[in-house]
Amino acid sequence: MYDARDIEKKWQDRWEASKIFEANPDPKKEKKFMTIPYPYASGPTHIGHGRSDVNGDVFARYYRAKGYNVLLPMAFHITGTPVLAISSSIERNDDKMLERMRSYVSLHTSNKQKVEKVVKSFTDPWNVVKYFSETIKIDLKSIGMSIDWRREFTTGDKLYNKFIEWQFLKMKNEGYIEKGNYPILFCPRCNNAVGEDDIANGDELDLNINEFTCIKFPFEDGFLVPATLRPETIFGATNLWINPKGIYVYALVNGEKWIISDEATSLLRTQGKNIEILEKFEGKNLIGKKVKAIHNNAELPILPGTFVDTSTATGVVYSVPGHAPYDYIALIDLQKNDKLLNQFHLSKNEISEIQPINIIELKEFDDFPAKIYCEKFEVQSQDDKEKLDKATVANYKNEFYNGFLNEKCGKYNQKPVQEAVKLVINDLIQDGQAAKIYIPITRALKCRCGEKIFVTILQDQWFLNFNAADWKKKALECLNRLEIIPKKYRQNFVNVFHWLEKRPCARKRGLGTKLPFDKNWIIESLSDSTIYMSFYTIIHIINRNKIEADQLIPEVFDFVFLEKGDVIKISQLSEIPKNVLSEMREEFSYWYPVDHRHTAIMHISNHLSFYIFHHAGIFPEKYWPRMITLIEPLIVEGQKMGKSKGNLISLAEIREKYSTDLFRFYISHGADLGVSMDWREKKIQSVSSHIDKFYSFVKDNITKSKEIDLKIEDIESDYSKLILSKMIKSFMNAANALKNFNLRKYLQIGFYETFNLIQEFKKNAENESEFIVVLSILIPDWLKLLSLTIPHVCEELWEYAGMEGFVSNTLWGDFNEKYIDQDIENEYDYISNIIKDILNIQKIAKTQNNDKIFIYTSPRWKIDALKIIISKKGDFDLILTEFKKNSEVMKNKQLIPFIKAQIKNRVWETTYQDIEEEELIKKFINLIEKRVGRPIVLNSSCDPTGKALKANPFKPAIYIGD
RNA sequence: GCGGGAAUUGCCAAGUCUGGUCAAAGGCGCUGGACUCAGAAUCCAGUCUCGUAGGAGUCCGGGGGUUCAAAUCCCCUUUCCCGCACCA
Repeated sequence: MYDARDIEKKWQDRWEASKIFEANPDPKKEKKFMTIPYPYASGPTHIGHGRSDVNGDVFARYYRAKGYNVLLPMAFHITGTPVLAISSSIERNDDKMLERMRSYVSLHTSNKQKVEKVVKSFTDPWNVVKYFSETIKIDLKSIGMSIDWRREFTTGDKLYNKFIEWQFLKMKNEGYIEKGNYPILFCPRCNNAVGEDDIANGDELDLNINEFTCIKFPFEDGFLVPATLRPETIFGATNLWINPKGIYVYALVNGEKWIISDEATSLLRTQGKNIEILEKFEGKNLIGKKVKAIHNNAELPILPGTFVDTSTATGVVYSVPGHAPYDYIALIDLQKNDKLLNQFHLSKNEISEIQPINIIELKEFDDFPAKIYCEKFEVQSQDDKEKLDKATVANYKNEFYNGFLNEKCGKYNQKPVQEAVKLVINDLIQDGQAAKIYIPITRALKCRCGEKIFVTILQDQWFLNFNAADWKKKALECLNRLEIIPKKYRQNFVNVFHWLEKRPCARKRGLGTKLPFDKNWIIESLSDSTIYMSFYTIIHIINRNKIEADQLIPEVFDFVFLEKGDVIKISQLSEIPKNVLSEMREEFSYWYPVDHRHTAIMHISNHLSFYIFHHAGIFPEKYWPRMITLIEPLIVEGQKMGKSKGNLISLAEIREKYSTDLFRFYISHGADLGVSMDWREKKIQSVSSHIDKFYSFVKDNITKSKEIDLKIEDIESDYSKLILSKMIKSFMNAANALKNFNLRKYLQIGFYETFNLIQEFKKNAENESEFIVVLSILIPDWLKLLSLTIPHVCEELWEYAGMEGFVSNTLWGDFNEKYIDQDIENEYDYISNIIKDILNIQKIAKTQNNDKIFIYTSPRWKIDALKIIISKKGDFDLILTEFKKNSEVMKNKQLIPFIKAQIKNRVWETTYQDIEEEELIKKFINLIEKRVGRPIVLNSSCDPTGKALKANPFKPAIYIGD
């Protein structure tokens, strides 16, 4: 056993003191710029982050071991609302948030008073940021990350703001940014846009917004205005529905006279419409009157519909009984209901003449879809809300994805419904026959402040337009050159790129950087994190030279990143010394582009895509990213990890509960990149004992080797040479697995396979001194190999073995490749196969205790024949022709069956081993006897069952008997 | 729905790109043995079916195809997982 905590602290401190992970440009060395996304500083990091962090660190250490100059930097993300949400919740003493923050802070201190003090300080957002960035840094150091911390920053720093301002000015100049209207959720009391964090139960509710089209049916001197999600069905409208008991109004809406429900007026007001209510009245007053259709001259009656909800949209519905189950059933209800007809003085004849109109062609539907779906879901009346909702969804889905409008729809004839919806909306709005309103999908959304949330329309929202100019083309080109591992994710990127259209890139509140050309806006959190890797290359120079934010004028970044402008002029403008500007430019051009970015697949459709777009849009090709590796998410005991589930494991706990090397090993070996990792407590415990064993085994052998005065050159036994050869080969295989970033395979071979091999060898080794010497050759390479994953243990053993410097800083070299001896390995494989066969026979056949084992090697003629078969690559005719040259051989009756059998086995494809079988068996006879526990008799004339005849080359015959 | 991914022998999981060396790595579990008073741990052996001779048969979600040869390539199908925009 060893004390992990001590060892880890010791080496982490030494690494820091010796600055071995601080990377500086070195023109003589090839560079690798490796990045992992920076963590969000609103809470502690957990093992999910830990997986990508450790992966990234292992890759960085791998690059170092291969001789690259490696930069692995880290910073903190604080942009947006989460930090503000923490502060405001603490401010108003929100119990849940207080509890959460207490538990977070308790991870790093057990002093309750201190916890309370820290949590109280969170009323200031910057204290939140400061606290979490500091503790996350502690956590990252504690898991052995080989980070150059000189380059740390937060996205709220003034210096960073200047950098992002430059980025957005640049994007604006390129034409990637534009203004437009945008509907968002809004809280009138907070007078703010609201997101998931601000909404009660926001994480569980559907926060999407529905876009309704209000259609203006001419009525009297104004319009009766129903709202719909399906404006394409306007061609199938037969009547309108009004709730007779509802309160409706005549109102001037932006100067036009509309009839809508009373409740709808406040909704329209919030969406920027100017409303003046002229008169309120009950819905029943409208019943029986008629509106004019908008697509032809038909007159549509206004009928009573109790299902109409005046608080939804405009409180007016137009009826499409052919395609809407609600409308269909309401029509049937009315036609049957004489009482109701009488009550509203409606003509029974007229109403019963109303027929659904079919406007959508649907395969295999010979009746109105609304009718079919009503029957399918057994709808009885318009009050069967539950069934009607289901029928409506099913009906709509089918029509939307499979339907085509028919000849009744004029110029939209034969258009797929999916397409027609957009066309109809655009045309109606263009012609002034409709307007849009927006309504949250979830009704009665409440802000955390208690106020009801509604949708408002931002008139001047800033968007990134991914379709602007040739931006997308460039991004696709960048993607084309980019290596994506595992490959299976590439298609995903391609599809996302095509799907990306516009993205709002600024918000009204939150931490971050103000839009340089419109200071009312703050750049949104994903948009300010796309090219930040370039900032790592210069931030330490900015800090070291005490450059102020004001000095970071756009010209500075143009010069550093884009090689534009005159250094003397820029130096004068910015008051940054010329040599500092040049240093920044040189450092940037040394490290850029990012060679390797590693993160989780969930970022493909947002961050990683923006990462590529923004690089492609801003930087010249030579600075475009080179490679992305991806991991699937981490789950805990088969369950998603989450705050609400209470199964979140933070990195701070790792340090206490397990050990860093154990964590690093387990998380690296637990799953391949493209597979989700299941964290299992039981498993991690068994890995723990494996590492302990490894440590003691290596340490013991180092101790022993110090007492033995023998040189590797003095090694004599073939078995020792075999050990060396096999182990070195395994090292190389393990190292090869890393070339493809296959961590699991690397550890499977580099740790388990080698460890098993070495233990088997130890058991069978004849000469212990030789074994120890062999190990002393192997151990340094083994430590180098494993130091990527378990660096602390390896450093400790490295030091114990008396090696120079840090193993973390040592090149791999060729792992003593010169000791690989294929001949010895072939011989050993041959003997192993014989032993395996004997054991197999012993298992099946009931042999006696006093049995001997007879081995018969292949007769000479078979070996000769085999050579011919192999030389002719199994072509039967050619082989026979060859044999016919020698009539003696052809007399052998066993020849043809032998040839056929060998052809069937495709022997020419297996490596032909040039082995003298009898000699070899003699040489290893002791080993064989030891393993099978019986005496061996080789090529004896005693052969009671005629086995000797069956001996084949490299497959000697075996007989067990006495 | 759109887009992406996955399905392997009790469970987890390699292998699939690049077809043959694949009854198919490794781990867990289980069975037997060693050690032990006993348990834990550790070590050894076995773990699709059949087999008193190193073998044979069947098998990689289901169905079809290509090939001398398919877990691997092609087509169809079923089931499951993930992403879908102002949320970091």
